[in-house]
Amino acid sequence: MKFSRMLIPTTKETPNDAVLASHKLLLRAGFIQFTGGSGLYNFLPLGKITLEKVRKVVKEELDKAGCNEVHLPMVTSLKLWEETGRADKFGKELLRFRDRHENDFTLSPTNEEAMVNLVRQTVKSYKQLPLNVYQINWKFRDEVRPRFGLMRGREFLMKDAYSFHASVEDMEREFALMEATYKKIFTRLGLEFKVVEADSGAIGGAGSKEFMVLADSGEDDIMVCDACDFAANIEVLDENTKNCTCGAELRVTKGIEAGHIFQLGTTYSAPMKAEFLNENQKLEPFVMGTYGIGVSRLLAGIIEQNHDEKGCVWTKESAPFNVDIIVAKAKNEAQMEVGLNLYEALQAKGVDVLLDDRADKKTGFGVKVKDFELIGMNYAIVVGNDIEEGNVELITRADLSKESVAIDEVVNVIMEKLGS
RNA sequence: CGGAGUGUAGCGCAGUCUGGUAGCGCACCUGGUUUGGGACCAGGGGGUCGAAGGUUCGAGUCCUUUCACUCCGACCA
Repeated sequence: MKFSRMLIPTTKETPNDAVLASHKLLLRAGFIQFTGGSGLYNFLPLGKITLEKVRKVVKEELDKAGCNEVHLPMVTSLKLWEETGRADKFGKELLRFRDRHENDFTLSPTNEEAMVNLVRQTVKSYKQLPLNVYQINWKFRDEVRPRFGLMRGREFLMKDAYSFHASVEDMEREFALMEATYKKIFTRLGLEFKVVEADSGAIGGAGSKEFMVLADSGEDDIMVCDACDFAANIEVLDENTKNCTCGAELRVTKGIEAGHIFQLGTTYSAPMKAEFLNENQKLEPFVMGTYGIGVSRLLAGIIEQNHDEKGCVWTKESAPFNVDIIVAKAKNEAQMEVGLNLYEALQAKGVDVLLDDRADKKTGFGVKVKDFELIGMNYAIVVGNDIEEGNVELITRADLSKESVAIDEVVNVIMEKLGS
């Protein structure tokens, strides 16, 4: 993409209402835009690209683990919610409305009922199990108090997966597989995180674990052990707990809940009469698990963990572009030609690259560098006066270090850095 | 849902106490000068001052009602 053709409204001023770094920076760098409705944001081009990148990582790892992607309507009939009693239990968080025939509907805040409905209509035998189906789709929760931008919006992108099994043992196997899969996803996204013991809350079920992105601004307090892997949400621990089961002292830290996996059992399948025939020709309710990842919340989490005073610092797999080619003087034909050549060469190698070709008189070199730092792409190649000596400057966003590299070598250098 | 704030140009704000022609910075448009770290000069466009009602010769400003948004708390897969 060329910067001159993209809608990237970066600003110098920080929006008054934003408190968190991720909220401020995503607004300032032009990833998202406030709509005027509480907890509702427009995703501008950069935000949309980043969201798709994170979604892709989630999808790839789930598909590798044998999950099936489907798509459910955002609108579900309230009748499904009444089958499990959650129409009442969820309360005002369900945004309800009626259609022209006076039927009740809700915007989906989660989809246990809808997915059980999908499976009970198609899966009738133990031979079809196990099955893990998921979607990555927009959810709506009429939160009491939306806040912090993408951290707690009313509309948000969530991956919700549901697994169906013939036995508790098999469900526990899948639960472990999902935990391992989530670790791969969070690791690929470059996040520092903890898997913690958690409360199952309104979803119900036996055991659950949360995936916490560690950040001082997190809304959850978690206890972690530095001696072993143990970690738990403070809400599940006895208030007197000060030491880990291994004996070491526990430390309190803050985390952003970006994923949550549950062992559900038959909490939903039993009341909804979602049953299959077992080997003994008897009907049994499916044993279920459910697994969520807040995809749009991850964008906020990545920035909470990776930013500095100049702007965002996206991780390799989350960055909207890996490389920003800054043509210092866009009206200089020789510079623009070198920039274009590098742009095409990197694209040919499959690198996501942005060419800052802006040539208007207000967009000088300083603006381009500031935008690079604010947006937080992984590397910038500055094409400037050095091309007369056959060189360009390579800037690494993470530490803002600069190095002079020969034009002929820079593509290889980038490939090496991105490969590591 | 309790508490505290804020609504004035696309964004950030002043003006409100003490009523009297709607302001500033950024952004935007035109021209010129600049050109490696968010340039400068000159000119220009853009507003039912959140909404409704009231007081007044006159309301952004005073009174009443209402709506929205933000922050703290409670709540929250």
